[in-house]
Amino acid sequence: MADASMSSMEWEGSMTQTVAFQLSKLGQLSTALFAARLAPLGLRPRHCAVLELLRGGPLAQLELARAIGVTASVVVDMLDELQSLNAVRRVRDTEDRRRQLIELTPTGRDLGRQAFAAATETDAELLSGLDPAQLTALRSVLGAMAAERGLTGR
Amino acid sequence: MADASMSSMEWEGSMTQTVAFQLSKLGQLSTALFAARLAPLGLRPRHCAVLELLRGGPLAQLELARAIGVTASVVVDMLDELQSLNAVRRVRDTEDRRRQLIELTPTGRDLGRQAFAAATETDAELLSGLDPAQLTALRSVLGAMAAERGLTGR
DNA sequence: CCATATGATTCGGTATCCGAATGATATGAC
DNA sequence: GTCATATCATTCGGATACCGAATCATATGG
Repeated sequence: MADASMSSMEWEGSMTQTVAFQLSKLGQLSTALFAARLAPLGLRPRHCAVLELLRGGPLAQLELARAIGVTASVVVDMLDELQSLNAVRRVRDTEDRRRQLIELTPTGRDLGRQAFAAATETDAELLSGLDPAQLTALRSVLGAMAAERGLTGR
Repeated sequence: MADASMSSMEWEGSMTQTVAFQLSKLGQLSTALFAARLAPLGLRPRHCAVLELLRGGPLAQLELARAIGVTASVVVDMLDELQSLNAVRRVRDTEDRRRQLIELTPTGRDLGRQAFAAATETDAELLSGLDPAQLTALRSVLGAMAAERGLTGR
């Protein structure tokens, strides 16, 4: 019942054992591993949320920004990059000529599929040391935390 | 037994549901929340691993770099910052005058304690929506993943 | 028709990391 | 001892990812 780890002394707690710290570090690791697998496609992790969101149909840039949780200027950069890969097109909204409707090209749709494969491979790499029970628990908890905060993007 | 989520069609999977993706995003969130709580102390997340490692006694800069998992030049930057806070001292190693032994000052020790408090608060914020079972599972899995890769630092 | 709001863009700034080049010191071959 | 080589810290330039303020075009409502 008693946890044996803190035996007797009032010892300063370990920061590296906090969830905040480990989540930061593992997030950084995940990003790096994912980026490495995306690199051959010319993609970077931040592009993936865009590719995924656009599967459902065209969106304006501000809609993308809000969905992903970044500012409008970041979206401009990402779309410039995706456009240079021919993954997306900007189309003026005829009903409101200020808006650009962003639509996925067939190339973009294909890149999305390959990116998903890369994500799956990264998962395998990241989770190789876990037993099935841990894996289930992790997925469930991360899903809960992400959903709770509406983290679609990045 | 059969997973109901992929019913009939060959539908492109969801990248935002992969562990790699969610871990990236949640790691980013953790870092931001932790940074916000550290800001009043003049610290940033990356300083914390240094403060913690030095609790055990002085270390050379390359030893810090290896323990934390960053390059030597990053350590130089972090130590410049910590030094300007009077949190650490650089002391030439008399046995090898190329080395700088980094030692924690009383101020640094105190900042470490306050940083730990900030990390604990961040955990509370981050984990508020989880039930005890999920919390236990998360800690166990993150601990396993972090330990497996020797992630001390940030 | 004009004031104001909104969408996209540009520009400059911040934070974090890396790798290559540099200078000081140590070490080992001879 | 001396010289080549290795190692430690540092500096410098570059990459990535983000933000916020300013700008321009277009809409909208009085």
